[in-house]
Amino acid sequence: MRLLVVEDEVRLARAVQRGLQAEGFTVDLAHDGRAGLELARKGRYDVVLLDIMLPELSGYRVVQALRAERNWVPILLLSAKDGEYDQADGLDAGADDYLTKPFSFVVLLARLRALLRRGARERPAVLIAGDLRLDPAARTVTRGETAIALTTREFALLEYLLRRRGEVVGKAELLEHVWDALTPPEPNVVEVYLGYLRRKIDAPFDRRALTTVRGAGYRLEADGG
Amino acid sequence: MRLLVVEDEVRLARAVQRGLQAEGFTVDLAHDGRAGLELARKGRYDVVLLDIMLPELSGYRVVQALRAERNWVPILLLSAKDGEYDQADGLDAGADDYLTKPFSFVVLLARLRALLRRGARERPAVLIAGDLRLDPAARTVTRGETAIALTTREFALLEYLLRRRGEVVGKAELLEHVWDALTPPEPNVVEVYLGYLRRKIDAPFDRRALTTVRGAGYRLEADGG
DNA sequence: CGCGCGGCTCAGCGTCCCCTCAGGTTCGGG
DNA sequence: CCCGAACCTGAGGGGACGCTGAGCCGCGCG
Repeated sequence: MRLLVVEDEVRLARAVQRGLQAEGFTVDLAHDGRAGLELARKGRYDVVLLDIMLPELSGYRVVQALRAERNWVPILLLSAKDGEYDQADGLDAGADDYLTKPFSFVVLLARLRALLRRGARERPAVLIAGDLRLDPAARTVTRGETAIALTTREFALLEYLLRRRGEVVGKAELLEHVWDALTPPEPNVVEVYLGYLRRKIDAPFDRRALTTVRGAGYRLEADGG
Repeated sequence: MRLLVVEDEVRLARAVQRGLQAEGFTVDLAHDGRAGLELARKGRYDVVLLDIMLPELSGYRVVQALRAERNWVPILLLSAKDGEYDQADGLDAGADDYLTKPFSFVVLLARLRALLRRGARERPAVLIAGDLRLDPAARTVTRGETAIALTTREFALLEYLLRRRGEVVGKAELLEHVWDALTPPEPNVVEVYLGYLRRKIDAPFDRRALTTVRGAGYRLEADGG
C-alpha cells in the first residue's frame, strides 16, 4: 500500500510518515501543493493525505485538478481550521473524507482503512509495449493473443522494465527494486531471470523485446521488439 | 433519494428531517436502535444517518447487524462523544463515515452528498462472470441453469471475489474482508474455502473460474473460466 | 441425547520457485 | 589474435507455498 502525504508542516509530516510506515505502508512526502499534485499524478497511490492549507497550491485546488483529470485516487483532507465551508467545499470538490487537526493517530488509521476498503475501484493502467501487455491488477501478461504465465519474480521484473520501457535500467537498480534490498542476492540472478523472461516473452514469438546493453544494463524496447 | 435518520433526540431528529426534506430528500425517522434496524432492513435507503448512543440497541450494534447480513447501505454515524475509539470502532464495524455532534447542517449535507456519490457507483444487483451468477439480495448462486448451494462463508468469499473479478485478490485481503478481523483465523482457511468453492462451482462443470496466482493471491476469471 | 452440518485447525505431501553455482559464450580492447 | 570482463544458461538443492484429508468443536434439531 502506497500513500502520499502532502503536508507543509515538516515535523507533522515526518511523524505521520513514521507512524504509517510502522503500520506497513509505503509513504511518500510532499511539502507543497504543486509537488503534491505532481506526485499524485504519477504515483499511483492507494490514498492521498492532503492538507488544505498549503503553499503554492491549496489542497482544495489539488483535489479539483486531480478530479478534473478523472483521477479518482481516494483523498483524505487534513484541515487545520474548522471553518465548515472549507471542509464542505473540499468534499464537494471531490475529496472522500476529511480530518480536523489535531487528530489522533488511531482515528487517522481507521479513516485510512475505511478509504482503502472502499478503494478507488478504478484499475491501474495496463502497461503496453508493442503487442506486449501487462495488467498489474489482473496480474496477467499477454503477447498478441496468447497469455503468458509468469512467476512472481518474473512478473515483478517485467513490470519494472515495462514501467521504464525504452530506458536502460542498470542491474543494480533492478536488484534494488525488484529484489528485496535487505539481503541482496547475487547480481547474477538478474541475468538468470532475464533469461527466463526471454524464453517466455521473446523466444516463442521470435522477437527481441529485451535488449542487453553491455556494461550498462537492460532495456525493454518500447515497441515490444 | 430516501434517507433514514435514527436519532433518539427527537427535536434534533425533526430538525434534520425538515432540513433534508427542504433539500429534496425523503426522510424516515426512527428513535431507537431496534426500530432503526428494522427499517433499515426493509427500507432500501440510499443512506442511513445513525446515532451511536441509542436506546435499545447502540448504533454500533446496528452497523454490525446490517453488515453481518451483507447489507451495504451507506451509513453515516453521528457521535455525541468524541472518544476516538468509538469512531474508529464504528468505521471498522463497517460504517462509511461519521460526524461528531454538534455538526453544522452544511457539513452534514456535504458528507451525505459524498456518500451518495460513492454509493451510486458500486453495488450492482447481480454479480456475473460468464455463466456464473450470484444474487446478493436473494442469496443465490447459479452456474448456467443449475442452482448451487453455498454455506454462509463460501457465499461471502465468492461474493467478494466476484466484486473484484478479473483482479488478483491477496489472501490477507480476503481474510480481512470475508472473515471478521477481530480474531483473525489461520490464513489456511482461505485455501480450504477456495477448495470448497472449486468443488462446488468449478469441478462439477469442468471449469476453472478460480485461479491461484502463486505468491499473490487468487483471481476469479471475468469470463467465468 | 445423538446426529448432521458448518467453521475451523492441523499436519503431511507434492509442486513450484528462487537462487546459487559452474562452465560455456560473447564481446570489446589491446 | 588473445585475453579478460561481462553475460548466458543448464542443473540442482532447499525452501516456500498451496492443496487436501482428517478431525475437533459448537450449534441447532429431531
